[in-house]
Amino acid sequence: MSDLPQTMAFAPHDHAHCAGSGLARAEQIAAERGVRLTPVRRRALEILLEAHRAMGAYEVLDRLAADGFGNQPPVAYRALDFLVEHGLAHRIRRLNAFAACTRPGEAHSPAFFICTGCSTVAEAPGAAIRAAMDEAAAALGFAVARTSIEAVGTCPACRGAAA
Amino acid sequence: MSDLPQTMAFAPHDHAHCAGSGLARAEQIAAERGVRLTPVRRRALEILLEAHRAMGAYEVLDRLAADGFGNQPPVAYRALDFLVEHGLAHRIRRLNAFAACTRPGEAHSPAFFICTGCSTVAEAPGAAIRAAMDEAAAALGFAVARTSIEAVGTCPACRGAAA
DNA sequence: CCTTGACTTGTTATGATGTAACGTATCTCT
DNA sequence: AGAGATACGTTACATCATAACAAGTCAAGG
Repeated sequence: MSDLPQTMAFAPHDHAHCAGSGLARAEQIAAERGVRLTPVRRRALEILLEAHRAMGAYEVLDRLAADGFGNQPPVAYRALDFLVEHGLAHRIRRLNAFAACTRPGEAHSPAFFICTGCSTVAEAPGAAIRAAMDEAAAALGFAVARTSIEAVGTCPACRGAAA
Repeated sequence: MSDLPQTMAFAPHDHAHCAGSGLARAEQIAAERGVRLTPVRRRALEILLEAHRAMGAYEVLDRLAADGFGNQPPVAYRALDFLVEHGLAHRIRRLNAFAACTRPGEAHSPAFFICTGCSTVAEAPGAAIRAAMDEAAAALGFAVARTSIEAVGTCPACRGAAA
């Protein structure tokens, strides 16, 4: 299987801000929805935010276990599924991995760009892409619930390096 | 894991035509590219075309084995990877499944619409969606090589049934 | 022809990813 | 405090995928 990504963006940015505001947003969203951001769930989100890259479920599990939570797969999958369901994290299917959402709360159909050179993943707003999908769906009479929009290719840095 | 799809389109169509022309196109494409459509590869494509739905690799493997080919996973994965590489089949990541391409040879970034009600999958042209993705990628300086564009939702028939 | 090198196939073995099911604990509401 | 819903931890297993190696096949040049 391919290597997991190094970061969640191609450009430098205020990483500490991501993690801090991400957790705060999560608390807020959980409260709004009347769901519980329990310790495992909260810690799973922290792990994703701190790593700031896509992580496999078993990798998250290892860290949860190290923090005293259960060490069996369902522990990680349940926490991650919760995060995905509430828009706090995304599942990146080409990588069999999960990543904290960079825009929690905002309704969005994110697009992921995965570099085959350095394994970096970027999450980009996919509103325009989603609109195009909805149009194609409408032609079929299909009602879209959720989307997986992913691309593999070469990031700016790796394009430069290859030249 | 979810059930595998029942068909590859929401609407009735000339199924025999799909299978027949699919194989013919495959021969042609293999010749053009100077690659070999060997017996296993050809049979794997036939299996996908005949089934006319997305199939797991192990399901394809079972049928290959029944026809006297090897019965170990790499046999199926190699044949399927070949088909995907040459645009004769697609991999549908949300389903961990493969399906014969409905438009072999035409350059396209197909979009897949997966019904959660009846497990049917439709392949639709994704040119407009791909264009939107390329635009988003350009903003990041990212060069797109391949895309995975998939949506889950409800097909026309299941929408009607639910009402 | 017949060798040589690239490609293809089959096999063994193992790794990686994901779930079902069940019992216990915890929370919330009344 | 009791009842029902939710969440957690565990065992066990199902499913999906690949690495590595040996043996067979093919096409092209000597």
